[in-house]
Amino acid sequence: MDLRLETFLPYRLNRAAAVASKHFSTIYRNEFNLTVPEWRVLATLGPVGRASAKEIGQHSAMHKTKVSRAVSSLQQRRWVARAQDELDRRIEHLSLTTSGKAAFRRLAPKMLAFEDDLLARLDPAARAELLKGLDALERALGIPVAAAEDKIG
Amino acid sequence: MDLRLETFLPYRLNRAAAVASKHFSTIYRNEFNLTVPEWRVLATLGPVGRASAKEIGQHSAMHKTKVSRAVSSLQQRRWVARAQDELDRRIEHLSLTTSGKAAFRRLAPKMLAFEDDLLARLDPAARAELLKGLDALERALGIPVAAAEDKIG
DNA sequence: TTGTGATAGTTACAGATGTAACTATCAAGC
DNA sequence: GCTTGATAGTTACATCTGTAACTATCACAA
Repeated sequence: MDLRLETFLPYRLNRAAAVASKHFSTIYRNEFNLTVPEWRVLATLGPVGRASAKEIGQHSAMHKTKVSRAVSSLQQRRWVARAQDELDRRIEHLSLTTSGKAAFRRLAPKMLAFEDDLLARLDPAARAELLKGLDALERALGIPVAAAEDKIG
Repeated sequence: MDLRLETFLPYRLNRAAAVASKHFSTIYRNEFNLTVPEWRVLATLGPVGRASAKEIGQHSAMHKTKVSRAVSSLQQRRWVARAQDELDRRIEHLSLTTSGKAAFRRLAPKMLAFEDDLLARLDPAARAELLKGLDALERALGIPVAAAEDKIG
């Protein structure tokens, strides 16, 4: 009966994720008053250029209602534009507007710098272990791993 | 400008934590219809025996209102008992009742078995890397590490 | 062409959450 | 004894979230 929360894997993951997320979200909340789902939509559309709401949901692991709300809020900001698919009018192709792209370009380096700062606090060996361990964990959890998804669709 | 969500650490942590949490919570939800905060209170009180609401919050990284609600719901179930501190009447010492302990004893082995199953899907090297990487990450994030907290207070 | 089932996306509703304000208690200084 | 400020815990309120139901569209077959 030696279940202690501090050594229990799912709890440790949740706690680390919550603390990290809190730090990182400070950046885009202070800068642009973005919520987590909004930032994720931005960070998904930024690199890939164009995607449907469903694709964003799959790619960012968000529920479709979350995506829907984040998208319409970003659309009101004029950061995201909708374009109906010619052949299938159920589908809306989403993309960043000029100001959306500008916001992403301003945010991305700060986010990456913050990530570097965090990783720099681990010694190189631990850093490599963490990343390799995460790779393996993602596979064990059935999460599609980065290498497998060069394209979003 | 190569920020991709799939390789961005805080996002990966959040996604892995969410997927793992979803799997694990199925157990205590199916068995006892427990919520995540309720399970955490149970899993905190189980090993340590007795703690205040504040201590539970610090130990399990939950907001005090979350703890408050989880505790009162567990109290209604008669799984948690309150006892006022003799000297400081603001403090309530919480502990598991007999049925609370029984529930924890029934749940803990299943949770640990599920954790073993997950870790068994990683090869031994990756498993060690993940755990060591997590240790280092927790230190980098300023999270108190397991070894440092034999006692809860 | 018309019906059946599936899919993309939105919305109503109920439950969960955090912020801020609240009660009650304590400690320290005067 | 009183104030003042801090602390443990609860609660009101506004916000966020997921489930389920909804609209609109499509594919396919009879």
